[in-house]
Amino acid sequence: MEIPNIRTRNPEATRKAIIDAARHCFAAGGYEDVGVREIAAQAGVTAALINRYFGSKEGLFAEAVPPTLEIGLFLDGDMRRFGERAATIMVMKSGNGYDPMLALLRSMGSRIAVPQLRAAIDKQVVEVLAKRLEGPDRLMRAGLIIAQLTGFDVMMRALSSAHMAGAQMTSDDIGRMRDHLAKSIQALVDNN
Amino acid sequence: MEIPNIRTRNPEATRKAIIDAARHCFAAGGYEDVGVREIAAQAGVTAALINRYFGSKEGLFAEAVPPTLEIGLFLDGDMRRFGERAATIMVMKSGNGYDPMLALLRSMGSRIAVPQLRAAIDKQVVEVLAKRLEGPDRLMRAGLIIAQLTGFDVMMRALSSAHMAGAQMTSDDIGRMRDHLAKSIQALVDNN
DNA sequence: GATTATAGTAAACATACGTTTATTTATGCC
DNA sequence: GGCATAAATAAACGTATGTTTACTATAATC
Repeated sequence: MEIPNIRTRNPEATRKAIIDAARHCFAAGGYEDVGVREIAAQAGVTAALINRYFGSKEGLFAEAVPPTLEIGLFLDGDMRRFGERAATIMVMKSGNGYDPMLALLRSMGSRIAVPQLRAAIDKQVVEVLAKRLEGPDRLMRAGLIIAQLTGFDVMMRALSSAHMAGAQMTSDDIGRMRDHLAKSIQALVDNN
Repeated sequence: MEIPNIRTRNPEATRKAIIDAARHCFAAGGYEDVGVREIAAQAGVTAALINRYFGSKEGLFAEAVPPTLEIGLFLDGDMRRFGERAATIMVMKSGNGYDPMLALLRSMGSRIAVPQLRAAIDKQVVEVLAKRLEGPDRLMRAGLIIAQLTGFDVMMRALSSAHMAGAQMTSDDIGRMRDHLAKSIQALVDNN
């Protein structure tokens, strides 16, 4: 049996550990709210390594968050059932694991991070979704669909509104929430 | 002709000037991104006055932003045309003037500000809207409607996505965007 | 096994932060 | 008009920030 890799002098693993820690932290606190020492501590290294590997805090953010903004999972299937599929994914998202959309929302208050985030969501999310739509105003409608998903994450995860994420929500409630959301999303996909 | 009121020793006016400056700044930068000196400078005072009048930066935020989160304007009329009315308001919002929703979005990355914002949006927005809805799941559907409006502000104002807020958008484009948005919102109001 | 390159740390850096204290300046009252 | 009160400032406080420098320790090379 192999001895697990206790990271010693492994640049690649260190780099990955820093990026993973950054993603976790930026999903919890936003660009300006989390410090490099907090990220470094979570990665088990010193803060100086962030500058060694990524040049700056801004450089780390650019490598950690924007590249993960993507919508591939939502597009895997028939677009006539996009709303149902997207709504299911949205309500199923667990608190565990890194959520790029949450990281975006948390850093919307940073004048440094916003330009990076705008470029990423336009090119990697909206424009990719628009290609799967039919009819007029595809980019605009894609933007509105992403707006809908984004707004759901705002209420559900970033703010965790008591009326959507409260502990009193039953699985029946969640099922009905999914159906309401699906219907509203599909109205933008169908365009009729 | 009267000499304009160069504010000298007017506590009420000073307090108001600080709050106005804070609202403007927090709509542009988020709780952690804007410093008390920036707010004070915009109000034409020294940073120490913020502590004198509001105790702390957190106290100023609590007085400036959460109380302004309200939805009254959207509810003035027949709920069968809520979507149309809300969509019109959303696309018409000008860049000028203070927008409480934008301030909320910009401060979603602050672990200090989020609890205040959650309480305000639940009590002053979602629950107020829910009282005007009919049918089942009123609080939940109200939350989803607010999510939709919120998401629109994320894309349109906080990120200013090129596909929704770009300079190339014609007034015809904006009109069609309003119609798409109205339809998607009304689907949550009608619940059929 | 000594040497060289480099991953990693520790500590200092300069600056910015929110806040507090001491002081100045203007207003209202008798 | 002189005195008390309060508004506003100026400057310092302690701390936290992102970054840089100097140093240590590990791993590979010959």
